[in-house]
Amino acid sequence: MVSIKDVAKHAGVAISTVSKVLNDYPNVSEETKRKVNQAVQELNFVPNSVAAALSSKQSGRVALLLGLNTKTQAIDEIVMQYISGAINKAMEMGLDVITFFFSMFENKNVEEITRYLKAQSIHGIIIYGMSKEDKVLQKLINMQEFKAVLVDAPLYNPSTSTVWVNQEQAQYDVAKKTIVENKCKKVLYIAGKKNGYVTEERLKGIKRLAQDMDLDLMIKHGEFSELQARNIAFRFAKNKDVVVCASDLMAIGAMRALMEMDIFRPVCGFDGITLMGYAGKQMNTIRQNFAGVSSAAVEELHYLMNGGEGREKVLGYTIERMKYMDIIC
Amino acid sequence: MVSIKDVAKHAGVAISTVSKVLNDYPNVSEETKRKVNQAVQELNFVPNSVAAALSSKQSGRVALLLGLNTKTQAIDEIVMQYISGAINKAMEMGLDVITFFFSMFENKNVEEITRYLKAQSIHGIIIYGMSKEDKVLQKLINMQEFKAVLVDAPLYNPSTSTVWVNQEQAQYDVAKKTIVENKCKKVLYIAGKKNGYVTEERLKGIKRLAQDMDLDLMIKHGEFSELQARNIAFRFAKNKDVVVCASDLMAIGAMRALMEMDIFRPVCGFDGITLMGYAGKQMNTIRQNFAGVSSAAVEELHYLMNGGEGREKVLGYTIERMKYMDIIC
DNA sequence: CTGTTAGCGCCTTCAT
DNA sequence: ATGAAGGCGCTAACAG
Repeated sequence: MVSIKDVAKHAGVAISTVSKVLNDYPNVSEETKRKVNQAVQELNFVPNSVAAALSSKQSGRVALLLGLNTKTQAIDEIVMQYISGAINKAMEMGLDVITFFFSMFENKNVEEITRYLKAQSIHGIIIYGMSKEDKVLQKLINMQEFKAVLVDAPLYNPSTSTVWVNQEQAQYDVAKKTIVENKCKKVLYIAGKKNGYVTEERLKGIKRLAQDMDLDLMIKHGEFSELQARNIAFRFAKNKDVVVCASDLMAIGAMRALMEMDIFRPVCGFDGITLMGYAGKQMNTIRQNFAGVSSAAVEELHYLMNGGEGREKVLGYTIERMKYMDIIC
Repeated sequence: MVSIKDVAKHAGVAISTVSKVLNDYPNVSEETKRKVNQAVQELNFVPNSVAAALSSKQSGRVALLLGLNTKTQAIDEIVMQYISGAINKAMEMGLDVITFFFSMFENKNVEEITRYLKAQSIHGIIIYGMSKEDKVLQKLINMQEFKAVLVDAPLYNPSTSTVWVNQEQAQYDVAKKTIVENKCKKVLYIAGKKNGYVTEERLKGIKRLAQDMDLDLMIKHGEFSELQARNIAFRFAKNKDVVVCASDLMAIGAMRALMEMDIFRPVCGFDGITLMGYAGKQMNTIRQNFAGVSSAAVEELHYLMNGGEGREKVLGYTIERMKYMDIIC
């Protein structure tokens, strides 16, 4: 294995000099820079990131913490987009990423998690799918022992940033579109998981809309479950004239109930998952670019790890009308 | 950060002794073991895996290479199960895992990939979804620079193992069940991707069945695409009396075509994905335990990294009858 | 059975 | 602007 030592010898300079040009330190003449880079080329040198991590206290090792339910295929799609978006971007930026699931830390306290992460020389973390109930993670954030980026959770401090789309506005927009198109008044809103950050933001959105349009709004919690949404629709959709759901999966559940009851109500979803193609009905939904969000999160983490201050980053979204797929009906 | 040095001091022994008990070396008295372990407890010591990786040439850093199409939600489910199965098991066994996608290595040659992996102190890799066309990866395997486990690809050598379910037999069994139940004779078989290892094994299975039962067998390649399977079914299903598909997704495509043509033919799938619940019809399929396969792969890699010889591991599967879900029809 | 010592590959003061 | 030297935390001979 070719090491920095070989490069140094080959270029006729000291090891430390090589290290300096590798890490873009100042005070290196253009001439030596050139020599070193050439040696790197010729020897096909690839710096050993493990050694770098051990030596420096500010390495590029990053953890992905995934706290998303891996039970539903709809969500798998989202998680995969998060993962691949992050990993691709991280690789591009020369960061090492290690992936974890919340379940691994289930019975551990903050100190244990911190120790574990530190033992891995991890200096930055990206957290997906954190809810208000994840007290341990919140402590982790508050301790600021790591640079962190939260995806879809509105918490930030000097060493923590938040990256998310404006859920409130998105819910407002997609629901409004559906309601205006169909001239509705009585709304059944099937919300997500109680104590979920995203759920609450979306709730705010629909509430604001109800206010603005003077709607009759009924709110039920479907916990992001297709089945629960289905049951809710069974019980309450009949004397409403539109069903607004906080996720596509719940929208599917609601639609099924409506079909079984043999009544028509416009439904709108949220997420823009591929699975919607299987829903069998036309509906509006919010398309989020999950890979893009994840990629932005990595950039944000990089920014933090280089001395940036925690902040909030809001990304865009688009409203999409799913095509009518009556093939399966 | 508490290091091995602190533990040594606290326990009143040498650093190397601590290292020995940590790594289960022989020749350590029970007494000192006890002392060291106690010190570890009291100090909440967590060994730094990065330092270990740097120091030893046989560390526990492992790479997951994912070569699966991440475009279809059905496959996301499978990939997620692979990933979480592997990561969970790896954590349990004290291995560090780094996740990669084939796409990252697209325009790299074997040497570059090898260098990159080595620079990461990676000594073992698990490869998912490799096909016959992935020449570079095959070279990587043949060079035996890394201990490797291939999932669903029948290649092995002294430092490479294969873990997979018996695809040939599974295809045979599920097709037979469907055919016997419905007393069929003329079979339309929609195969997967050309040059895919799994595809070929399944093909062998259906061919053997055709032989054994004296069936009239037509084979078409659907490339694991729902749309292509749909088109194939449109063209050829009419004068067959059963459609056997090499994946659930294709089975859905075929079923849609049948419905649109308003004819009934029994269909059988392969994989056991959750999405089948949305298919709208009853069908037989093969349920594979992807997380289990992945977990087994990690164990196998561990075995290899500890001096084991490459071998083939065949896992089980079950035939499953998807429930009738006419809700959406 | 235990301790001493020399690295692993790189980063980072501190002199020069 | 450059180089020498001392670690980072751990492993692995080698003595004792």
